[in-house]
Amino acid sequence: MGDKSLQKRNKIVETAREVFFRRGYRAVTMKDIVEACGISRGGLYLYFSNTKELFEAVLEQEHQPLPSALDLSAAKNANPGEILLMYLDEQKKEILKKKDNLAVAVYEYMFENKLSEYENLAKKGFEEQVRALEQLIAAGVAQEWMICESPLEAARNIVFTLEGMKVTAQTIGVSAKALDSQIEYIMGTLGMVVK
Amino acid sequence: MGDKSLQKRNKIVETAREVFFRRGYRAVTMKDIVEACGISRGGLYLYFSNTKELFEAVLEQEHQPLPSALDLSAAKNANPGEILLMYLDEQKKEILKKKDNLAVAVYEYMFENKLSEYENLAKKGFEEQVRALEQLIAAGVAQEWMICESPLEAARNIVFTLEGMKVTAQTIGVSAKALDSQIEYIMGTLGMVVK
Amino acid sequence: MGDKSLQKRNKIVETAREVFFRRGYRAVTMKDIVEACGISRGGLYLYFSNTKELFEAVLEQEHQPLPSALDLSAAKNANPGEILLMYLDEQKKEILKKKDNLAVAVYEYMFENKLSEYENLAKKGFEEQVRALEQLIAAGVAQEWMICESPLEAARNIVFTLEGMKVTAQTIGVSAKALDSQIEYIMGTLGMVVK
Amino acid sequence: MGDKSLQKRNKIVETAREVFFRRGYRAVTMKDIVEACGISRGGLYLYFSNTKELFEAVLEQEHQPLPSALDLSAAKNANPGEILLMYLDEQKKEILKKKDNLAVAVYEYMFENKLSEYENLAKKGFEEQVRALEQLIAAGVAQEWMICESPLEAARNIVFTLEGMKVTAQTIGVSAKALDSQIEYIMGTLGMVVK
DNA sequence: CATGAATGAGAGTTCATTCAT
DNA sequence: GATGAATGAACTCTCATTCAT
Repeated sequence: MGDKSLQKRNKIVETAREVFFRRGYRAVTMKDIVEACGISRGGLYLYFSNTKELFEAVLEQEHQPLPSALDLSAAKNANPGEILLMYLDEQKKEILKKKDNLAVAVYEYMFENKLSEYENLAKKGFEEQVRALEQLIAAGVAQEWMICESPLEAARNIVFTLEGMKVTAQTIGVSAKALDSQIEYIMGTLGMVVK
Repeated sequence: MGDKSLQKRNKIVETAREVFFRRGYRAVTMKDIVEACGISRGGLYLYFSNTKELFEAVLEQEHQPLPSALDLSAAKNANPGEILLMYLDEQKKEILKKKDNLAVAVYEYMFENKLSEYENLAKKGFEEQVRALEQLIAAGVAQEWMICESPLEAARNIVFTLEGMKVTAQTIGVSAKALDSQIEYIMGTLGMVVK
Repeated sequence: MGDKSLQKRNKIVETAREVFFRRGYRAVTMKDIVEACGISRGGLYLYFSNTKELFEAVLEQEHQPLPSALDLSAAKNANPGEILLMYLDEQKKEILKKKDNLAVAVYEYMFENKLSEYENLAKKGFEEQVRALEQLIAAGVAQEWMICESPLEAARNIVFTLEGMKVTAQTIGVSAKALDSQIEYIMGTLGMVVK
Repeated sequence: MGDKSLQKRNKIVETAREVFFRRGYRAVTMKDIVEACGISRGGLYLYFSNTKELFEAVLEQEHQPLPSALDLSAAKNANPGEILLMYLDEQKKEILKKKDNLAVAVYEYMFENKLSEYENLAKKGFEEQVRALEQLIAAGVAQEWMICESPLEAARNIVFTLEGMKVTAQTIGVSAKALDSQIEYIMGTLGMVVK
């Protein structure tokens, strides 16, 4: 694929993201994309054969830069509690940000493609998140900042809670205040106090 | 509507439930229902005008019997900790049961109808669940079975966690073991030990 | 058909008239009639098999009392000019009356059933109208109230003009004033002056 | 729209004209057009969204060439009486010509779309026709070929009469002879004699 | 007679997908 | 590569008509 082609492909993916964000996954048609992109019907097919392919391309592009606060754990000389707090705060922002509404499309996609590669990707993502949190909490315990008998389950609990918040935000909604209280509570269960 | 009509309506709703369970919400067409029910095209329209109406009828039927363990709190002379455990166990079973896969359809429905009456229903359900758990935990604390500074946030945390488990079960899956460990962890955060 | 049946039939026809008046002929469905009458689907079919039959029944009922001013020519001792004027005035009112909007349905019916009995009925009606007017004008000429070389063509001209007004009223509309001026003009062509 | 598209569009309009001519306006379905044109279902929708749009396209095409004898009034050195006669003759031919049966569809369309733009178009057409005739008659009077006190009403009368003839032709029918006699009569009312 | 549930044909409409240019 | 006209399958929805009760 030439340079120009790649550029066009990227433009399609970006526009498609916008569409998926607005309409979810299942409701989007190739026609929608064509119209949003202002390209020809046949033109789109040169790059993507269906909305699934397109959405997967969107997800790929999406996942490129995912620099979570967790990755920075080593680089900074903050203590584990502070890092955790930063991470939860970052997640809170994601949940509240309208941008994350691609979440709806992602859910729909995952519901429809239960056995897809994306599932595995998501699974891996889930597990990595758990592992990172587990290590963080373990470190926190070792350094006596935190109290926790089972860092693994605590980590899983945080991930489940975040997932629950995310989906609740997309359906019945959540307030920033509710999220703040939850963060405080989670910190509390680990024996930490949010100032 | 005569008795027979009502019977037929119920049969349609039941069959529709099956279809929504298998295919989710968005993918289902009136034609699918017609074929699944073995009735005529026009026949279905006598009862429901579109899949939204049908799905709402399914939800209504669904919500009729919601005998959660929480309702039984007063009737039994079990202690709060035991009641909570029973409740979490019941939820675990729901999550693992294939039957609950209607969850996917419910999510899709909620994503599509963000401002529907169902949203309010769901909101109310969420809040009721939180309130019931809060009271349970408060009682547990009062009776010195549990340790918890903020029963409200603890209750919310449990509901978010359950929601997170539910959606995770529908996407990347969860094992019974993972759920058990989480239950144990949650009990632990409240100062209780699962035997 | 029993007395009660006849009563019901009449009620259907009356209601149907209302419907045809509102919607024209072609747009009306059996369902419309059923709903307007508040009877059962099968019930309607007991009396009429389709909208054509129904509309013909409406027309029949409609034509029962058609006491035009022309019929009264003998009974009154008015002069022919006055009678003509009365007739034209009556027609004017018919044209302006919303009630006559059944005209649209009649046109549609006639367009669709070019060779129907109604056509002959209408033809007869047309010719009778022409004949009556012709005699009236001839009498007017004989009594030296009017000037006209060809009473037959004058009569036909009036009927065509009225028909033209009627259809114009149903499409682009006509004002009462325009009709008045035309009446005056027609009288003028017959050598008469409208005071 | 490319050249070829335009060609196809024109072909559709022409075929549609044929269909409307045969079946009127209301009875025509998109399917009828599709079948008459021998194109695909979706293909037709590329050009027209419904029969109303299609019919309006037919009308537009229809109105392109409307070279009435009246327009030629200046160009020819015929006298007003001769021009009027030519015009009425032309109208007679239109009325008798099968081609003008699109009249039925036009009436149906106007009945259904009482307040449409076409109404205004038709209204304008009506008024233009009246004005042209009025000027012609006024000229005839000025040049002492005709006798008429109110050229405006005379003009309106002619238009109403023609409209009446047109609709009568479409319903109960008119003979060429009847039309001829009427023309002669109309000329007579203006003080002219048809040789 | 009367009812109204049920049927199924058919109209309208939208899109994924192809293909000649 | 790119275009967009064209196709046809699939879906929604409405009614005329029948028929068991």
